[in-house]
Amino acid sequence: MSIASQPLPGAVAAEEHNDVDHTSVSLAVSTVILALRPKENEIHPTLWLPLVRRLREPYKGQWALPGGPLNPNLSLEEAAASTLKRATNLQPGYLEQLYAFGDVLRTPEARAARVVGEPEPVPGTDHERVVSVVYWASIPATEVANTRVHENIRWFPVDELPELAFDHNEIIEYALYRLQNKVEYSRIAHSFLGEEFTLAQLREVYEAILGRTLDPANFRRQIAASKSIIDTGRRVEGTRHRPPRLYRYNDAQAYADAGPLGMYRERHEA
Amino acid sequence: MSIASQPLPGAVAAEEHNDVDHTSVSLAVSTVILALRPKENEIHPTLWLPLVRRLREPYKGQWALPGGPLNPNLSLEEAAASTLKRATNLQPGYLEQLYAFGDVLRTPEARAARVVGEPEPVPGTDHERVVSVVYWASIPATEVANTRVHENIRWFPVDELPELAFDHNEIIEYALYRLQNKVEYSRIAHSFLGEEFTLAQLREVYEAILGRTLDPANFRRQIAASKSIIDTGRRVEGTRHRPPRLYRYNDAQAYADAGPLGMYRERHEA
DNA sequence: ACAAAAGTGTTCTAGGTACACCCATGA
DNA sequence: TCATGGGTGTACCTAGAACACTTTTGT
Repeated sequence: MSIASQPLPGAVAAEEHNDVDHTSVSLAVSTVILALRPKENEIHPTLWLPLVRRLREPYKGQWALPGGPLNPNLSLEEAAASTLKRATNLQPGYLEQLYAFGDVLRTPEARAARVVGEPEPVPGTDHERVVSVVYWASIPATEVANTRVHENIRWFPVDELPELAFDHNEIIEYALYRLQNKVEYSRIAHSFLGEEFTLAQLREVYEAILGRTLDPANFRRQIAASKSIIDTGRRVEGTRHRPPRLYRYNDAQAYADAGPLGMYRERHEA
Repeated sequence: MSIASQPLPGAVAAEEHNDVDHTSVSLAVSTVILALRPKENEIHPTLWLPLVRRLREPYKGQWALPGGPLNPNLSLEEAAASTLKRATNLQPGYLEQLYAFGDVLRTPEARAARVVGEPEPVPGTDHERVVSVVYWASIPATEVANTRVHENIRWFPVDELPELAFDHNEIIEYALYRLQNKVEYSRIAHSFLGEEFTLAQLREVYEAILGRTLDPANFRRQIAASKSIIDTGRRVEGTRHRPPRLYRYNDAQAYADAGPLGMYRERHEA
C-alpha cells in the first residue's frame, strides 16, 4: 500500500508514479472553440461556438463541448488542438488552458446545491467519475468559412445556447468571462481576425467580446500606444466613405500558448 | 470502439464517459503551500513552502511538492486541501487551482528542449504518464507556528530551493508569478495574516510577494480606498513609537475559492 | 453637396507616485 | 528630547473617457 493513503502522522506522499492504482477517475480534454461572425440579418459580429451532439448516455442527444478522453501520447494542449481539428477542421489563432473541472459529480444541480450549502446528491453507481481539463481557442475570421459541416456538429451564438450536457453551460460562461478579462490586457483580439484588418474590425472584436461599444477615437489611440499593430500602408477601397488603413500584428509572436512559462512572458512583453 | 478514436470525417466525440479506457494516464493533485516568516536574523518576512522528500524512484531522495494521486471520492479542491492537511496540519487562508500540467514527459530537460524547438526526449518504458492538477494555498501567519514537524518534510524559503523532482521548480516559479499578479487586484494578501493586523504588517505581505518596497503613505490610502479593511479601534502598544491601529478584513467572504464561478464574482465585488 | 466612417485635438478626471511634513509613543 | 515608525497633505503625472471637430471617400 502506498504511503499516500495512510492516515498516520508520517503519511505524506511526494506525488506521482505508482503510488496507487486510480483507474476509477478518468481524464478528458474538451475545448471551447470561439469564432466571430454576424448573426442572420445583423451587421455586427457575435461570438459563436461549435457543439457536438452526444450519441450515448448520459445526456444522449444533448449538445456538448467537443472533446474526448486524453490520448496518452499527447500533451493536454495537443489533445485540445486535436479535438479542435476533429470538430472544425480549422486552424486556431490561439489556444490556452481554461481550467480543470474536477468535482465528484459535475452537473448543474450538484453545483447549485453546493453553492447554497445543501448536501450534494450522491453519484449513482452508473456515474463514472470524469475530470475534464478544458481549453479555449479562437478561430480567425478568415478561417471560419472553411468549417466542416456535419450532422452532429452545430455552431451556436454564445447567447443562444441550449441546455448542454454536464456542467458545460457553466464552463462556457467561465470561458467568456476569462476572454473578457484577457482581451483587456493582452493581444488575443487579433487572433479572431486574419493577417490584415482595419481598426474598425479590431474594434468590433473588442466590442463583441466586451458586450459594449467603444469610442473609436480613444480606441485608436490606445491600440496605437500599445504598438501592437503596424500600418501596412495599404487601404481598403470600395467603401462609401473614407478608405480605412489596413494593419497587421506587430509581433511575430506565437499565439499558441506554451503553458504557464509562456503565460507570464506575455504580460511583461509590451 | 469509441467514435473518438476513429480518424474518419464523422468522428467527433462528445466527451466523457466510457469512450475509451485510459488507464495509462494517471491523475495527481499537488499543492504549492505558501507562508510568510522571516529568515534567521532577518526582520522582514519571506515566502516559505513545505516540500516532501521522495521515498521512491524516480527522483528518490529529492524534494518535491506535497501531493498524491486523486482519491476518487474527493473533488480536486478537496484533494488539494487534504494534501495540505497531511503535509502541514495547518488551516489554509486561501486555496486556488493553479494549472493542470500535462505534458507527456514532465522533466526540466524536456521543457528546455521544447522551448528551443529541439526534439523531445522519448519517455522510457518505465515512465508512467502523470497529469498533475496543481493548487496553491496561503497559510495565515498565526497558523505557521503549529506546523507539524517530520523528518521527510521541510520548509524552504522560495528563493533558496534545491533542485526538485519532476518539473516542480517550474511549477513553483509559476505559482509565485500568479501570486504577484493576484495580490495586485484581489485581497489575498490578507489571507497570509491573522484576524487582526496592522497596516505595516499588511504592507510587509505585499512587499514580500512583490519583492519591492512600497510607499507607506500611498499604501495606506490605496488600501483605505479599496474599503477592504476595517479599523477595530484598538491599537498595538509596547512599540517604541506611535502605536499602530489594528484592522481586520472588511469582508466575511470565504477565501476558499469555489472554482471558476467564485473566481469571477471576485473582481466585480470591490 | 451630403452621408458616413476615418482620423485628430482638447479637456476633464481618477488613480498612482514622490516626497515633505506632522504625530505619538518609548527610551 | 530624540529616534522611530504611524499617519496626513499636496503636487505632479499618466491613462482613460467624453466629445467636438476635421478629413476623405462614394454616391
